Amino acid sequence: MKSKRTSLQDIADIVGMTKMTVSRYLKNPELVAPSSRVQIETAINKLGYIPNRAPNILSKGKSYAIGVLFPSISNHVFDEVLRGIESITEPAGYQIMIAHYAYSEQLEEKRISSLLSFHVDGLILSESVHTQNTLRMIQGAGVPVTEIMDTRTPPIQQAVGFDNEDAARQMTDRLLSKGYQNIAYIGAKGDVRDLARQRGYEQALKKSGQESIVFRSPEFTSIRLGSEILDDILAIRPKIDAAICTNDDVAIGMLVSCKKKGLRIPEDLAITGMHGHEMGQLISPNLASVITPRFKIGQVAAQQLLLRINGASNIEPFIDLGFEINEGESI
Amino acid sequence: MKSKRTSLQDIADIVGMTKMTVSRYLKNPELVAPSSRVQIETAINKLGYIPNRAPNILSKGKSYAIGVLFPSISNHVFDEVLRGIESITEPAGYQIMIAHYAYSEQLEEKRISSLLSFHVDGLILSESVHTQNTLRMIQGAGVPVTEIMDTRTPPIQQAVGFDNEDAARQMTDRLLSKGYQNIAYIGAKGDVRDLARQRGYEQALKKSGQESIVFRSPEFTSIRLGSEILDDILAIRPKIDAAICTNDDVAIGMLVSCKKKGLRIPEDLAITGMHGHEMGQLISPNLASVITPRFKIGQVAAQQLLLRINGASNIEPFIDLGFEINEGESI
DNA sequence: TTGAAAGCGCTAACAA
DNA sequence: TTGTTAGCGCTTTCAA
Repeated sequence: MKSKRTSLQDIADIVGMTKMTVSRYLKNPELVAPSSRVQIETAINKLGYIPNRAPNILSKGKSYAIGVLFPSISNHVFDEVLRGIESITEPAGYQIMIAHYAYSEQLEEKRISSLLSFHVDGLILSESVHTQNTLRMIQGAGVPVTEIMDTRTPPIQQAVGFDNEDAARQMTDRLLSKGYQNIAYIGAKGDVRDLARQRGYEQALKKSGQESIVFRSPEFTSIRLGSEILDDILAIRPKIDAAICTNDDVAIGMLVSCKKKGLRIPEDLAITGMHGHEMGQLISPNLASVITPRFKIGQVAAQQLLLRINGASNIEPFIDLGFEINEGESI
Repeated sequence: MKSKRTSLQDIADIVGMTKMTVSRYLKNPELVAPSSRVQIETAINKLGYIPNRAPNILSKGKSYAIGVLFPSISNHVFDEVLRGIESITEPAGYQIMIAHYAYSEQLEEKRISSLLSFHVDGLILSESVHTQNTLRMIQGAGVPVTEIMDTRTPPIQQAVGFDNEDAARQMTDRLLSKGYQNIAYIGAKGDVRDLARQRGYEQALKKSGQESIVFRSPEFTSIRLGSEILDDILAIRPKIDAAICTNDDVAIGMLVSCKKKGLRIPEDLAITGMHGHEMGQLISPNLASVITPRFKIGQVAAQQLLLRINGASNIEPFIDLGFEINEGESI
């Protein structure tokens, strides 16, 4: 049970050759005598050899792994992004190492440090704000980095995403054009994207002459959060007739709460979300939402990163993949 | 920009010492002359040094990383499990490397091979069935493995979870005792746990003399799937009065569809889920579900694994952490 | 308080 | 067709 891991040498010893021949067999079997091949194959099958990447990482300085950081793995936004990333990395023979950091800059720093200590060849980050230390580490490691989701904040090297501010502005304009008079913005423990959305909302309202009404919870977004804050909001501002939620989870929570209270949507309260998740499209009424190109974001981010890992230097600093507005039935 | 990664030697060169002194400073600063410390510190801050784990992995055969495999990162079941795992690994100084395999044995094999090639010190797997190759690799690597969720299938070394068969049996018994007469089981692209649940359901029905009615979709579970299959099920078996769904996602989808169609829950159709997710407790009516100790499962799995990584040999092969039934309002 | 040497597992380059 | 050598970056051990 405690036997140590099989090495090339172990195999070589069994078949009476040097590890070099075994190594050759693994990479270019045709360079090894057919009779030897059989012996080596047999020995490997018996011992269960697993290649060890450490020596290669050490001598080539390349791991064929890329690090992917998500704020939270329970946030459905990132499922699709991950699928997009893998659609590129998998065929290219790159491993991805996923880590998450609960929206904390400090944890992000720790995770990045850890990923870099395993010598990842590149990083995909989901945040646009980082600690000083993080920036220094990335600099020191000399690896390419792509930041996703946000195309507003100046990136470390490159950003792939969409314009959160514009998305919220357009959604707010829709509500205004439909005649809503008291539109609130519902934020949560705010990352920069949430804040960008709030800005977009505020600008649209300002242009129309309406007063902005912002609620911001210190909690992470969740369906539960959305369902709990409805009462608070109505207590403070009973007259609001529309709520722009920072994302679909919060919006769905509010929507569920409204139904429980007997509020009609959108007659009594219009609700909008962000990202266009499955759940929002299944419930009734369908949730109005900004449909974001999450798969594409992952795909393009990975493509760009691989290009740069392989030496490309003509970096486009911002790649904006746009979004669509789905009015659903909730506005 | 393309400058290569900073090494201890780079720092040593700047301060005019050997890398050995720099290495000492990093591990035991008190062994280094105060004047040297300042110089080294300055150089490190300037260059952004990141320790390189590869040499240590190479010479010690230990990475202080453990591999965690989930079938899907969009399955909410595993959020809590992950938090449980991290509650143990984080303070113990172990890194976790997350990977997912879309419920495919082949992909699982690939992921395990990759994780092992990075020399992870142990593995937490979410599946109880594996390819021959997977078993051989794990054998060859000589790393401890803990399989989670299922305590029915004989584990490679150790299983931590709950009894899916018993959970479904107990839930079925509840429905029977409430007088339901046509209880169906709704499965999906079935892993062994899904199949274990079906067995539990069938046994309970058999004991009561009722006929079992099983629907099984070839798709992965999702809210959408649940919402789409309701019509099919009612078309084939219009008389069913209760549906035991393989998990909460499917159950929530069915529930949403029922509401759209104007079916009353539980009067026209009773619905039950599995795992007790947040969403099920927020919607109306509250979803009946088996509440599983997911955080605890992660915690115990990680504890056991670390113990074994550090040499413990008294392995309890099955650790059953139980479950609770929440009747909610949907039965 | 600092340094020198050796070695972890593998493969590129060269040799036989 | 197979073998030998050297070296990737770091730490352990021994020496100064």
